[in-house]
Amino acid sequence: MMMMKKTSDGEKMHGRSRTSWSPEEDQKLKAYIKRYGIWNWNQMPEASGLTRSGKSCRLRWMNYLRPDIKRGNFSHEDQETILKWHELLGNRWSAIAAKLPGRSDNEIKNYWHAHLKKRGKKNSSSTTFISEMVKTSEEVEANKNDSSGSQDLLLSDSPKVPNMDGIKGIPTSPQIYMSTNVISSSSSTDPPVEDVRNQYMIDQDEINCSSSNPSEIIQSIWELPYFSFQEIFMPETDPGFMAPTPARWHQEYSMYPDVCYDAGHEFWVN
DNA sequence: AATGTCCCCAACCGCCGCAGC
DNA sequence: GGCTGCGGCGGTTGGGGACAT
Repeated sequence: MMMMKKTSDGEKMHGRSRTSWSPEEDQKLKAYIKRYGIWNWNQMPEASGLTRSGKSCRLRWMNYLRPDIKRGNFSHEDQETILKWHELLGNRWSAIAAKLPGRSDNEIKNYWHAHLKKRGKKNSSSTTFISEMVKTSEEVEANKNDSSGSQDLLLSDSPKVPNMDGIKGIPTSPQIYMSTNVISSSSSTDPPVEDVRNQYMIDQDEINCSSSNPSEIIQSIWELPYFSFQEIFMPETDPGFMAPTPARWHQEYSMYPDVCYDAGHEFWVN
């Protein structure tokens, strides 16, 4: 078993190992994303002066640094939600995380293994929940022509609401479109947009389970809460980062006609 | 006080799907 | 259709705090 790590002079390492993120690294990453947004995880470490891999930066941001992340204990409701959705979805932690805004898949996965695993096995209350979910899914499914299974319906990666003119699956409601203008994201897979997508998909799931009226569904989507990154994309004093090149930004953001790159301020403006 | 053990959780790893070329 | 690069996901590892001996 692991012993307490000590330095050569016998002092404890104050919780910092070689691979742990230091406050300085966190600050660098946060400051960089705050200034330039998320444009390419692989190139971000070099541009921001970090010696981490892009994946590591992404993980750190997604699990720890992003402003909407919720820290601290899981509430009883959170625990029940995890238990129930785990019964239904299995180890699809990202899907379960989508049901708990502010919680990362990694955190939920850890919490499950640490606290809920045993409980989950003997949790009987979820049986009713699952029955209800499956039943509702089947009812919705019965209103559709295609024959995909209820699991597919619940976990679909593509929106099933008609007339969605969004960017790669994101509906262009005024709210969400505005947020994507602010978000400096290069593709549908970059976290900020993905967050919006996830938020959309979460509620899409819920909508699938709670309503079969298309107009109600669409109305609900437009009223979805969305996560705004505005606060972290405000310009700040230049910390000496390497900015993404305008050419690259032009290439990656030409899909957003209302957005342009302000070379003078190195920031996106409408 | 020193040593051993348990266990949480941050971080890593490898695989996969997707998009662009 | 194949290749490449990228991001996302789930499984696993190991650092280190808390507690026991």
